[in-house]
Amino acid sequence: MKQAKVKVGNVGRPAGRGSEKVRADLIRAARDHFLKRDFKAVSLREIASSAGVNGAMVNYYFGGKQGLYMAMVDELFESLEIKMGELSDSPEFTVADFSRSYSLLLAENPWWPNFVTREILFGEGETKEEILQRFGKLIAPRLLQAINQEIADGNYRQDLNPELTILSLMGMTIFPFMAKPIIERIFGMSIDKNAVNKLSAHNIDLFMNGVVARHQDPARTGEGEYAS
Amino acid sequence: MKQAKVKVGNVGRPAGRGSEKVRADLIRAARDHFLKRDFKAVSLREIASSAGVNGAMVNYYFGGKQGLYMAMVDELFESLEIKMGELSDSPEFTVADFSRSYSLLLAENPWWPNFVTREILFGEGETKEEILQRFGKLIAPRLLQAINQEIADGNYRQDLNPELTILSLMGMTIFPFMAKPIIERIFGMSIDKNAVNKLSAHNIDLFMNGVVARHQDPARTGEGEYAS
DNA sequence: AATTTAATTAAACGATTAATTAATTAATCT
DNA sequence: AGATTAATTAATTAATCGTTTAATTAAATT
Repeated sequence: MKQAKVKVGNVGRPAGRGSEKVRADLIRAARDHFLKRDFKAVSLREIASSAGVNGAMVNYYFGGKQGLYMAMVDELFESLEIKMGELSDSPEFTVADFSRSYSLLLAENPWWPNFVTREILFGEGETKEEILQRFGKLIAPRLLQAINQEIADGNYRQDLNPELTILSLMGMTIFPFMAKPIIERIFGMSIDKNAVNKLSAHNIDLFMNGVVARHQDPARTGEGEYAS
Repeated sequence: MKQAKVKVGNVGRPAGRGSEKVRADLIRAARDHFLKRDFKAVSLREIASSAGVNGAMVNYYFGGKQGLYMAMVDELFESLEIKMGELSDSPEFTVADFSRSYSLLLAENPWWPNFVTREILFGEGETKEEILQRFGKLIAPRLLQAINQEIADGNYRQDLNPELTILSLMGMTIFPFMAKPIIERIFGMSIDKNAVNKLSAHNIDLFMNGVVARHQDPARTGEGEYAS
């Protein structure tokens, strides 16, 4: 006599129309974990559990842990490349624009510098190479062009080394977000939206004028409305 | 009849006077590995093999992997605290001194920003807390005092926010070392001793005077001998 | 309606890990 | 000289990892 069929666990193809839900859930869960902890330190079972599916799904959809990681990286960069494009593709993109818009971008995506830092500093092989490539194309060329333009226009000093100047500007802009935990701890200063605006304005002002007191105050650059 | 005793492998206490060699070798090997790769990504066997001893020695001397790691951290900070003390404990320590001396310190200890970055950004628990504490006491207080002094002396603009100014200076100074691989790749610029001097001079100049062209060139600060 | 394909879980596999234990040898103490 | 202690390796253990396979269920196709 035929046994009555009873479902054993949640095994088997689920009911409902096919969707990309599991795939998307896995990428989201992967992002949640990978942006906080190291690749090796995150287990497949953790990710799968966060996504509410079985670990074998990672293999099914992405071919393995590495595949899932790369798929996540792809998504991250695509969304950022779109935003950076919107922010900086206008022809009259200035250096000050960079500081302002990039600060906002960082405030909205606080995981971004951590992620790039870890990947480039501690990553290995293919992943590191790809991220270096994409990150390199994302910002540096736009900035270099903008600075050369300012020098050519006579707005910036002629004796500036453009590459070193970019480095300084990027450092001023990005470092506070990388060092967020330090800053919050040591200065008791939280990096919220308000602080980001202040910091960005401060950076532009410092970058333009420096810290030295000038008693006749010549040729200020009209960023005064942002001054802290 | 008694068997003739033959040595089996290298088992047993080694000949020679007792020394701290194994302990020191383990810490050195641990540093070589841990500064390049994540805690989880480094195995005890790797470290022990580098040190030329059996993995069980880590347990014997340090009580485990974590113990070895903390012993290594302790050594690192002690050596750095001594150096930073030498560099900045003089009473006439200026902000420009900081940039120069810290750049040199970074050039001589290239692992330092990577290590602090990783620990503070991605570390957890005790280790992170201790490193935050020690790092916080190491630099920020000295710099804050120096900047307040410059403002009080009228050398720096009165409208500067000291905390934000420190952040900018630290960013300019430290970021290039953190982002070394990016920079070398994107700008084709290697960060050797010569480049460090140039960069440090550039940073001081930019920090002091800013980038804006000033046609009457007032009150330059005498850092000209370093200009690139 | 029967068959094939797609999507899912559970279970097991083989590799690797940190840690523990047992065996072994030299140094030191009595 | 004999006993004890210190230092070391080899072998074992228990946990965890990424991956693979088999079983199961629903959807799609014939």
